[in-house]
Amino acid sequence: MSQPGGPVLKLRLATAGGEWIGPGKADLLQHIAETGSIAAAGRRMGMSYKRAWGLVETLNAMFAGPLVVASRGGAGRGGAELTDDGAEILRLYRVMQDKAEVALEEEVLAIARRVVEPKRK
Amino acid sequence: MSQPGGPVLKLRLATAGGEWIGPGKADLLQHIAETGSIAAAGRRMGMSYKRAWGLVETLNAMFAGPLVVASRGGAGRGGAELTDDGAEILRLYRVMQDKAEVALEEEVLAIARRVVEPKRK
DNA sequence: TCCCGTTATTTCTGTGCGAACATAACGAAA
DNA sequence: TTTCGTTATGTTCGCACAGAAATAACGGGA
Repeated sequence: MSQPGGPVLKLRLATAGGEWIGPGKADLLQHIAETGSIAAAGRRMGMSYKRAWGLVETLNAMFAGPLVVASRGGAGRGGAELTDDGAEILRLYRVMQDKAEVALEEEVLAIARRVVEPKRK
Repeated sequence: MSQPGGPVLKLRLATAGGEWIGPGKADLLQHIAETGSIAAAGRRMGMSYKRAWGLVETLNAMFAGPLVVASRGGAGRGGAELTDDGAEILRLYRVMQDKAEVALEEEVLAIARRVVEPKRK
């Protein structure tokens, strides 16, 4: 458990097409996997359905195959889930996060030592 | 030499204060160190002086001490340079980049394999 | 047949951010 | 004193982007 106030390392993988996947889209994928719904995942993250849907559209366009498939209709049914590719991309991103946190710990701490801390009460 | 079109990994270190340092500010620091001028560094990066100056202001506010000191006046003289802290932060960021590239190579390649390539002629 | 929660899409609005422009202080050199 | 390139700061404008709201299609269940 690192101290809550410290700097946070964020990874972004930018493609030649000008798109990218970062913490936001990764979290969205995870919430879709957990809730089975684009709308519910968006609510969890405090974003509008339209924004969540747009991010999913971007993700699906970035990769050779869709990461999320959705189906309409049905009270209780109708929803979205990750494809195998989607689950794998999410998994790889989390692995990258974990590895980076370990490999770069020394430098992150060295920078953190010099960062001014936001006002302490 | 990785293939030119492949995804690029970008690191962003976000502080509790809502600020962050990423590829843009790191490059700006480097150009200031090389040119000795905020204005010249901004021109190199295709941004207005005001924007470059604003980024420098943000950087200086983020850390306990300024990363860039500037002096006015003088045709030929008058300019900016990195402080020891500034040089060290830049150095640490480049080390992070290098380490991340090595440590995450496997996952980056795995994701790259699934990324759709922008249209091929 | 009706209801409901979902996906999907359009339209409108505002607002935040950057670009562009303008201005001023500065200080060394000519 | 003038010139020149820099730092420093304010103002205005335009536009891309986000949010909100409305609408529609869908399909399972009651």
